[in-house]
Amino acid sequence: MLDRQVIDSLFPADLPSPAELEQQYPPRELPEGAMVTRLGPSPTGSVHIGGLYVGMINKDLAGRTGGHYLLRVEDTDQAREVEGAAEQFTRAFEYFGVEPDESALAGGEYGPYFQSQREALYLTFVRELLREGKAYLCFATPEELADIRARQEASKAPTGYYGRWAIWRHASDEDAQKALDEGRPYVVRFRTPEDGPLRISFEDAIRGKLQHEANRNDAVILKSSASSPRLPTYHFAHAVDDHLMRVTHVIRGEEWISSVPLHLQLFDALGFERPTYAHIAPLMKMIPGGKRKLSKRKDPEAGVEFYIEQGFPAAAVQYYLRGLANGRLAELPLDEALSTPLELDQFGVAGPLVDLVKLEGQSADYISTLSSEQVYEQVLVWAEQFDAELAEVLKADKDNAVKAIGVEREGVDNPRKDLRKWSDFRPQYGFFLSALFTPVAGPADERVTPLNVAPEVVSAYVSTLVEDYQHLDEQPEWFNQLREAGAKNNFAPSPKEFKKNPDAYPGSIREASQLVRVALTGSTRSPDLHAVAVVLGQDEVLRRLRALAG
RNA sequence: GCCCCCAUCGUCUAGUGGCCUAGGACGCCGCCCUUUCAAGGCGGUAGCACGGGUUCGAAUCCCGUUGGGGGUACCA
Repeated sequence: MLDRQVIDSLFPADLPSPAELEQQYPPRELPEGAMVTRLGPSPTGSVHIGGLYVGMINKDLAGRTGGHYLLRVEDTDQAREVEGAAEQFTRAFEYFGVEPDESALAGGEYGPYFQSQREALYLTFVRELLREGKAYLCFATPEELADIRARQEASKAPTGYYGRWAIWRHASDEDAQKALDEGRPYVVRFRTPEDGPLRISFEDAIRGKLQHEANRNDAVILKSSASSPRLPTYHFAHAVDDHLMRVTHVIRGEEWISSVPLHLQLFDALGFERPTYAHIAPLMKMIPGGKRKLSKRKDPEAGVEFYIEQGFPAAAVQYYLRGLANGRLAELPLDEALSTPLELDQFGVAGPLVDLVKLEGQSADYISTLSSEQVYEQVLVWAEQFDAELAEVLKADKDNAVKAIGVEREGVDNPRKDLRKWSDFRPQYGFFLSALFTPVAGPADERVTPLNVAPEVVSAYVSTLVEDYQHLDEQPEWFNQLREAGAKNNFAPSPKEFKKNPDAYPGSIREASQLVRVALTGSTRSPDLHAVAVVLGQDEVLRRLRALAG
């Protein structure tokens, strides 16, 4: 083992001691049973929906137990870091209502909340392990490591830095000193306990008892001395940070299960109390013939931006995600589902599929419970970011927009569910706003021709209708005008009549109504025609009808 | 290669040895209502991955196989 002086000379002289850190970050004073949880996103790109999922879970558990949920940016891999990613996290988490209680932005007593700013903390404990002989310097070059790996693969031995392959684990002080004198860069490796068990078992709060082969790899805990700042690997940062931040529950993705044996060794070597672990099943995607993990590279719906750009309300996404976490919540009404606490032992262990059809359905249900005014406000917020033209129109014509949204929404038992997300507004409701609507260009318009009514009949029918058009308040009377105009132009009074004798009529009241619908809305699908006409107003109704007459 | 996690209708799931002829929700399909769509009403489709055990009895426990996912980095 290297002399203490040699070891200390590798570190800044003003490093705090572990005892000082213990004092600086004392155990939290929280109610009994309070969970302190965290999310550790790494700023290597946009937030993955899985990150939001795990964050939501962490926040929920902490919040309802009177604990704290903190966000710690895990930026120890500076090579992969993406500019502005951390800011993007903040916006995304804010949108979905999973703001942390503690973070660089929100503040907190247990920071800093960027790992890149915690260098001194890590170095303190690295130095401590070195002094105790629980870690050592490793001067192996990338080439040597690659060579070791190649030989292990060739001989079918498990790959890794262990046993006889761990050349610097057993190196003499003289050799280490010599390498140091030569100025060779080094990493610090954890010295795996020699007398540990071959297998270990631990308790996972979701999965129960888990068994695993013990770790025997001398993992790197501090990255190359050639870089600055000197940053730890994830594993070491996890131990130091979650201890110092007094995290009680480490709730993270399933991909970390294999690392738990190492993490446990690290906590033990550092003399830290072990946290409770809970490993969440990964979100999957349906592909032909099976499912696979949602991939940020391949799947647009893997990134949270997708949901923001499409305009899914945060509450709907929360609702959906909570349903994936605890399946029973998916059958509860939204309000109840959002306020029912998540329970770790009710989490599914198999990776659920992200089903956009279901999300859209739940989202439509949610939006249908909103008032016209609320929908208007939220569509506007969305449009201001993603559809500038729509935003302008909405602001210029607010009264009409709100009235339009209110059609078959206000004062009815079953509000329409035609808005699944804010980006649906333009295709579903755009026709209400004259600025967004292009009247049909006569009977030959491509929106009209699929109705299969002869152009001259179309013109004649619409002309009849326009002639004595009355902008009546009562739906039945108003609709009667369409019937009467139809009768005058030989349309069958009912689809059944028409079906019985198709050659006798140009169509039925159904086709006649559809002509009016297309004229007024540009589409064969719309809310109740009379309600549409009322919002449009007499002048606009006539203008659009005349456009169809050609 | 080695290690680990997982496996009930298309999806989310209920199910912890007899209450299971496997229940619900969503989706899908059909019908009804109807001027379209939505909504609503009614009905329907569809599942314990496979093979061995254990047991009087297995979706449920054990072993194996298959399949999917993950780990095996100075990525997180």
